Amino acid sequence: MTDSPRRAPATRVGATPAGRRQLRRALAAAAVDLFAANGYEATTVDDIAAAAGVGRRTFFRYFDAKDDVLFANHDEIVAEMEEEFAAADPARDPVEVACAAVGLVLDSYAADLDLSLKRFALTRTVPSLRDKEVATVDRYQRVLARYLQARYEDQGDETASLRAAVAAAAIAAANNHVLRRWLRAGGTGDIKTAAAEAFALVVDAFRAPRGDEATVVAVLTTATPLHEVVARVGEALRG
Amino acid sequence: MTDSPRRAPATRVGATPAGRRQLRRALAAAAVDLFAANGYEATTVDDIAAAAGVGRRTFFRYFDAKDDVLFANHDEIVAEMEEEFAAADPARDPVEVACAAVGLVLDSYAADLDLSLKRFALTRTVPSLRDKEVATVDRYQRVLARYLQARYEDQGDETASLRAAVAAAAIAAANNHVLRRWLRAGGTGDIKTAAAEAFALVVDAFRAPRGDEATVVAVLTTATPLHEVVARVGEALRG
DNA sequence: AGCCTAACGGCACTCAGTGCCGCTAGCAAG
DNA sequence: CTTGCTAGCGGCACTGAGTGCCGTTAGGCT
Repeated sequence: MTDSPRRAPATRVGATPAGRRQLRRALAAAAVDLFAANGYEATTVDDIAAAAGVGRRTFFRYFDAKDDVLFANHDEIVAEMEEEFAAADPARDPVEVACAAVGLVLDSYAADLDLSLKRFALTRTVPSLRDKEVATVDRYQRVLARYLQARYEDQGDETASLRAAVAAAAIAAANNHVLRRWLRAGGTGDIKTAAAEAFALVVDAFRAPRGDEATVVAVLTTATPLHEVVARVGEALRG
Repeated sequence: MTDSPRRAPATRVGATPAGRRQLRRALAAAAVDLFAANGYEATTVDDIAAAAGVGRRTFFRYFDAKDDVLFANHDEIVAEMEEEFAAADPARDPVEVACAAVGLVLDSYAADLDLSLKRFALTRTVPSLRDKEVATVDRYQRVLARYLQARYEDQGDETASLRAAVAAAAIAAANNHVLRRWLRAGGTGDIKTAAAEAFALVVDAFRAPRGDEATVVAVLTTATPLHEVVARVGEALRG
């Protein structure tokens, strides 16, 4: 270590909204690198701030807590999900819409694989970070549940609240399962197809009743390909 | 405030295992009362320890963290669930067994209603405690998933891991939904019946495939009479 | 009585998180 | 160019959670 000046920016980077996002990303990147290199607990907020060339106090202007820096993009994902729901065709099956919305989470993980893998390694090792991730998942699970409840209530479902909560939990669980499997494999393989198969299981289980009193029974072997399953169920629903 | 001696126990309460449990309960009770009276953040660990007549350092010998004191009995519940699974009849439907096991959570909430209501009020208002509760739920959800996965693998299910995770999430969500509704009503009403109804929805959705190679997917309205369901399913199975 | 162990209390320390204040870069109006 | 004005930053000081260490003491055992 030479005596470091470490005061980089000639122009104030956080002065403009674009600069704010830039510094936010820089802080997050610095934090992840330090966590991966030295461990989470061993890395202090001072270290992160110094690595990003800012003061410790500034870090807390960009993140409420040390562990928030690992889930920096989560708020944006939730916002995108809300938009997706607002723009969704009301005629579509609510569970399918919800599954499509959580696909945004998959996209965001795939968009920054390096971050995703490092974060995955951390959440598996550090208990407090695992809890934080669980809480993060719970947040968008609640968004799912709120959407589903509204749709079920539109359909006159008496148990809309319960069904929505259960379906949202199932969707989130399926999503997490696919995500973890994919991350364990180092981010290789077709995550979209895997997700579609997992969601099919949930969709089949929680498809909302069509019309008022329709009863649909479909019989399938386990070997039935997915598209066949969907086709058969849809066929049965119509007939 | 008079000059308080506040050193109560003539006999060392924590010296014996029975005494340890006693002090643990005393600390938890003191903490909950203080949280309810003054708020969670406003209550320091010093306050809790002083109220229980012990030193601050002792508190951390009984609980790893301040928020752990609110979920003191959680470990015991998880242990009971594991026992329940170990003793369960393998012939029973795994999802039903799992639902019965989470019933233990309901029991523990009903067993100490005062604690449950105060904790509920806290988890609704304090974000960090809500996250802590979510993490707590996730822990027994994992226990459920592990049991279900083993049972599904016994049945030769290829997607045992996924199905187990999804079913566990659904069961936990149903349980939480019933629990929260009950707590919101102040702990009045028949929680067991409500839970049974909620679990019925999950069991219907995730019933394991009967027989060897037949998978039956049924989508039904809640209003469908049972004999009709049976007839339709049998009909579908035959042809 | 004398030891041995387990639990407690207190002290000191690190670090997360917060409030406060002074500073400065940039912008706008004169 | 100068004079405010504002937004963001750095630093300081403080609280409180959580931890390591050590001296002390109660209770059991021989």
